[in-house]
Amino acid sequence: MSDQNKQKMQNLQSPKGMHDILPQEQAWWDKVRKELQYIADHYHFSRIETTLMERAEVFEKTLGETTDVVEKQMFVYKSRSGDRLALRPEATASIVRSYLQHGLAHLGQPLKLFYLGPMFRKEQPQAGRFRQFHQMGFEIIGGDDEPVYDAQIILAMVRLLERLKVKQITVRVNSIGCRICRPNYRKKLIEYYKNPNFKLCKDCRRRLRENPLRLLDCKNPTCQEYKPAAPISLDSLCVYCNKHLKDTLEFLDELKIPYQVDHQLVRGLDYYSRTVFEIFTEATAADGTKFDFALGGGGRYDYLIEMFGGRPAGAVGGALGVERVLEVMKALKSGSAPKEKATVFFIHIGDTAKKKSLALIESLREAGIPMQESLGKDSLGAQLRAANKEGSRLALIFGQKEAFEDAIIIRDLDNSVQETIPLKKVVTEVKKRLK
RNA sequence: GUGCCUAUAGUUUAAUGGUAGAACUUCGCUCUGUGGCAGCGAUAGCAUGGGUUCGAUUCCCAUUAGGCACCCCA
Repeated sequence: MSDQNKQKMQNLQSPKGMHDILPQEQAWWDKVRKELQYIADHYHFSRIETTLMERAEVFEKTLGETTDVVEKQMFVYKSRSGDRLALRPEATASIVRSYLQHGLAHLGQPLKLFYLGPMFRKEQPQAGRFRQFHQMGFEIIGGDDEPVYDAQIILAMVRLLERLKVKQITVRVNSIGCRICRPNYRKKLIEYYKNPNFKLCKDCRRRLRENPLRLLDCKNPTCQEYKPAAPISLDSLCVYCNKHLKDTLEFLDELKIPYQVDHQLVRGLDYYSRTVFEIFTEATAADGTKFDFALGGGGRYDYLIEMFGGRPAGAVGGALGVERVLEVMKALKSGSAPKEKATVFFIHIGDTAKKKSLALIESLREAGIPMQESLGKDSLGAQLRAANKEGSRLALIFGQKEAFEDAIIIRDLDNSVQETIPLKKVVTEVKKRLK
């Protein structure tokens, strides 16, 4: 490779933290897409696909101006006319924007939606974390703030993971209260942590000002010492929020979904209220790997629609990180990549047969049979080798003699048994054998 | 954004201050009338830029990318 070409290749590398999904990977993704569609069909969620970019304000106003996601993780692009467009860091804000823009409330309330698509966050890549990654999620928008919807979202996500053979799923649930009781809790936390005897780390001193709920997340050993005695959200909840959480949990009990109430679970985005949850797996891979990232999370966002200027309405949703789920699936060697489709490999021998081959293959395809061929190779051995490599189940062998007799050889590649059949019967015979 | 580690064919890797050897893969041949095996052969590599040196893939620096952790999050 010339030096010039080397430089070209360097420029051609995919951006940091962004990865191609190569052909070898697609079987896994197909599996995920298939099971997502299955859940959507059976739980009656409709697919929505929103734009990859939004006006930056869509996220800034809803996720919270001081959240990390907005403050430093968004890819923002300034157009010449001065518009600021952001690659979406998550889907919920976009979906609510679309819901209001198109008046989707008319489709019925509440509206159950699902999606799968790429999201973008400018962070340092790490285990299970990328700059371009995929989320798949469910939203129930509009209607009342019924706890049964919270349970339905969690149910759909758990069932999806189960169908993907992710084992030992557990859900951590908490309520962060509503706009009435959350400020109380904030105040209590601040009072508690303002204790002059506490030696808080630098980050926590910042959190105290900007996002007190996050104080509970700190992993610094000194800060952790203060955590057990910290006020818990449950004690600050108003009567309504308390009942909401209790009702939600009761639905989970009835569904026998394993959960833990974690009163110190908080979430990073401003639009959440009441229910918040995260989904983990406690499974251990064959090599002993533990998965200590959340596979997904979500919560209720009853104020988000108002933030956009819509009429107040309840809403709840959740999302799973596709790459994280895939990592677990692969590590557990579970739900192995779906088998390749049974394929029929066409083999020609000799020029006369070859001339007729392409049209013959085409007629088979038209009859609904997925065909593979290697017409560029003339050696019979090479073609059989190719068929073997592709894992084809049947070979159709078409040579000089067969072309002359309007016949074709059908060969079972698993047991090497073959027979010659009239060309007319090839479609029915192939279909019969593929069953 | 911060810290630590890493970078040799498509992949996994070996060796070396005098420009690299293998395995797997790919392709071809043995093998236009029967594949999986085998044999033979071919293609393909020192991330980029700079420095030290007679000479750098090797030593040093920077950049880029990857890994891990923090931050945060799916």
